This record gives sequence, structure tokens and C-alpha cells, in this order.
Amino acid sequence: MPDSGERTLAGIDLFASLPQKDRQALEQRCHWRKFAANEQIIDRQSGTRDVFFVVRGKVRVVDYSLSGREVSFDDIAQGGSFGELAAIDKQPRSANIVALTDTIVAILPPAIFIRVVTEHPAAALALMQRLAQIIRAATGRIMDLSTLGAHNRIHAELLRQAGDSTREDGTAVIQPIPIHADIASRVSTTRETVARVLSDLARDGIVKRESGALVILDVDRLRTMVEQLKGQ
Amino acid sequence: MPDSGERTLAGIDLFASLPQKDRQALEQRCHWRKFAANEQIIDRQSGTRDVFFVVRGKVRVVDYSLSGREVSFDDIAQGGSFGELAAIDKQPRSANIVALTDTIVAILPPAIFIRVVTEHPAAALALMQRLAQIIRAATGRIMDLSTLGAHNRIHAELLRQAGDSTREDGTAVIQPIPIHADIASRVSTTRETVARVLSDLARDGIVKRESGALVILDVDRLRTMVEQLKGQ
DNA sequence: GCCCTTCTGTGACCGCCGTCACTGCCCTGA
DNA sequence: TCAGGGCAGTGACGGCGGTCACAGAAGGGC
Repeated sequence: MPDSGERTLAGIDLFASLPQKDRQALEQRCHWRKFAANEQIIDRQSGTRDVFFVVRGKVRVVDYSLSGREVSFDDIAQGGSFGELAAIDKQPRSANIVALTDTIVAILPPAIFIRVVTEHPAAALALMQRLAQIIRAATGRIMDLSTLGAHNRIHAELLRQAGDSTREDGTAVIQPIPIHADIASRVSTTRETVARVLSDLARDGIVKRESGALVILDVDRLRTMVEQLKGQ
Repeated sequence: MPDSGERTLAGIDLFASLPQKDRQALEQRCHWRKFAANEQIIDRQSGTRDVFFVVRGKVRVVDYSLSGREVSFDDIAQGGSFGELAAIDKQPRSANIVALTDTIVAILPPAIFIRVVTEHPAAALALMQRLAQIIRAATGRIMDLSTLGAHNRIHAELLRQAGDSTREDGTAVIQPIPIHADIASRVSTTRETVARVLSDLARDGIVKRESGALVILDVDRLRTMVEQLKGQ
């Protein structure tokens, strides 16, 4: 693989509106690294403050309780970034990052990052919007954890994963089929509960397993199941 | 009360490092309003994008499930600000704000706010740090909700409220005495459970009610109670 | 002072769901 | 083709904690 072809920040969302010249200058200041699938990229414990950009691949933000219970926060795809928090506030890292696939990242020292995102208004706004997005997701999740039962949180997660893929006939497809344990760690429940809920939904004709995909047969019904219980 | 004395942004954290001239220019663009205790300042539903600064008083960020269950996120004291999210990403408001005390706020239109915090590096950084702080608090809360039982979340909340007030002899004071229902809504449990936990702690000699204050008699023991259970 | 509201404290009940323990499936690789 | 590992599915059980229902304390206003 020609490394040079990968050494670009052109696809990074945060820097989308940066003049090409400035972006190229930034590229000079980056380190570039590859990680294999399942490799850990950032450890919570580490004292580093670098900021990372996903040039290629996909990573997951996770944390573990001392008991080993896994809580996952977000998946970050190509074009995204992570590690900003420590750079911004000089506090320790707030979570772990693992590569989901083979991944190439660009690594930027904190001081340079801060300079870019404070001195370029467009980059500043992009970062603020990203942080705002994280906050909205987190507060939504806190509301879910506080007001919904495990079953309904799983329903809500299915709808989230279906995204806007709902078709005319009220069906939607989730592909590839998500691993139960992953769903569980995203909504803070157990693998077993996810399996039970999916069984129930299949029994009621609301979802169906199909070659490599999970089909939601009745998106509306699933949606009302979540909303009704919110209101009880 | 001389209103003029209150019409200043001098005490607002976000603008602490702004040149006086710029800050005074901003003051010209603000509207100023008073709210009485318990009055709602921002409604989730409202389509506004203004940013608010707490010139005087104290406000609370809360949200309600359709069932009426109250979830509170943060209290914002004098010098703080709120309403930034909607201004940053032009999405609907993410929560409600109620005045805890009689409060004076300065209200700034979104466009002006965005200009200040993108064009002044120091203000940009201050805002990013504030957003980062919110994210850390939220992820911490998600971890607590995901891995701790209700009892331990209450223990943790007591330690949080005690802050760094721990004295030489291992005691700490929380003052004024927090209302059980408030604790409950901060850690997503019920008033009754808070009462039971405090009773248990009092029975074990770990806390004590005292004229207008809650005294933690053994901070260390309380801390280990939380950490042990995290590890199980 | 008194009342009325708000807050606290506690018992009884019971349903949700996490835990444990297996079984069985599917797929990959030797 | 078979073995082994990862994933899925399901039953049994039991404890945590939410809900309901009161009773009592506390405090603030007139």
C-alpha cells in the first residue's frame, strides 16, 4: 500500500473548511500510525494529550468498570477524530479507544491542535459542533437510562441503528447484523436480555433475521412501543 | 436596586479573558431579564437559540420524561452560562432551565455569540473547556448508571457534594442540607431510596444530620463503599 | 400562636432484569 | 471432515429497588 496516499487530512471533518495550505501544514506536524483490528489505541491510564484523526478504518470509544462490565459510548468512522478532550482541558483521558478494523490514524500534538481550533473560526465552530453533538447524545442516553427499562432501551437502540433507512412499506434493515453483546454494551444491559428481547420481537412479527441482516418489519409499531412506555 | 450595577458581563467566566472593550461592546447587545425563583427560563419546546449568562442567582438544568420523572443535569451558578448548544448547532434546545433563586440573566442572540467565541481564541478555548467539562460529567454519570446500584450512586453523590470540604479528621460537611428529592433526581432514583440510604448511613455512624447541615463522619469509609462495589 | 405545605421516614409488595448454567448453532481453519 | 471458538437462545432464580400508602416532622406565613 502506498503510504503517501494515506497521509492526508483531506477527509477529516474537523478540517473540512480549512484552507488547503493550512491543512497541508498540519499534515507535516502529524505522526501517522496503523493499528490492527482490536488493538487498543488510547488507554484511559495514559498521560498523553495527543489528538487523533481517523484517516482510515473505524474505532470505538469504550470504558470498563472495575468489575469488567463494558460500556461503549460511540463508534467513530473515517473522517472523525478523538482524543480532543484531554487536549482541550489538560485532564486525563476520559475513555479508551480500540480499533474495530485495521485503522490508520494521524496523531497531532495538543498544542498545535489547540492553536488550529482557536485561531481558525471555521475549525473552532466545527469542533464546538462536534462537542455539542456528543453532549446531546450523552444527555439522551442519561434520559434513557433514567426513564426507560432495559427492554425499551433495546427497542430504541434498534431504531437508532436503523437510522433513516426506513422504506416506503414501513420496514427497515440493519446490516450487518449487530452482535448482541455490542448492543448490550451500548444500552447498558446484558447479552442475555438482548437475546430475549429480539426473540420476543421476532415472535410478535416485528423483526426478522435474514441472511446477514436484521429486518425491522414494523418500524412504527416499534416506535410506539418506546414512546408509550416513556409516557407511563 | 440600581439596575445599572447589574448590567455587566464582568463576572461571566466565558468572557473572563476578553478585552474590556469587547466585553462592554457585548453588553450593549444583550437583553437583560430577571426571573423569580422557580420560574422557567428556557423551555425545551421553545424554538429560540439565544445564549444566557447568569449575572446573578442560580439556575438548574432539568429534563422530564413524559411520565413526569424529573432528571436534573447540573446547577449553574453566577458567572456561568447556558443555552450554548442550540446556538452552536442550531438544533432545538436540549433541556429546560429553571431559576433556583431570583436570578438576573443577560441574553445574547446566537449570531453574536458565535462570532465572539469563534473569533476570540481565548473565548473559544474557554467555551471548549466548558463543553469538555460537561462531556466528562455526562460520561461519568453514564458509567455510574451503568455499573453502580442506586445505593452506591447516592454514596457517590454525597461525596461529590462534599467536594473538597473534607477536614483533617476525615469528616466533611454538606451545607445547606440537600433535599432528598433533589439528590434523587441527580442520580436517577427515588426520594424514598435516598431516605433509606441516609437512614442506613446514619445507623452505621457514617453520616449525621445536624442543624441545617449534613455531616459526613467518615469520608474514607464512604469512599471505599463506592469503590468496592464498583469492583464487584 | 396556628395552619398548611413541604419534606422525611418506613413498611409491604412485587416486577424487572441481572446472574448462572447449559445447549446448540455457525463458521473458520487445519 | 472434524474440532474449536465465538455467538445465540432459554430456563430458573433471586435480589434490587421502584411504587404505594401512610405517619410524623419541620418550617414559613399570617
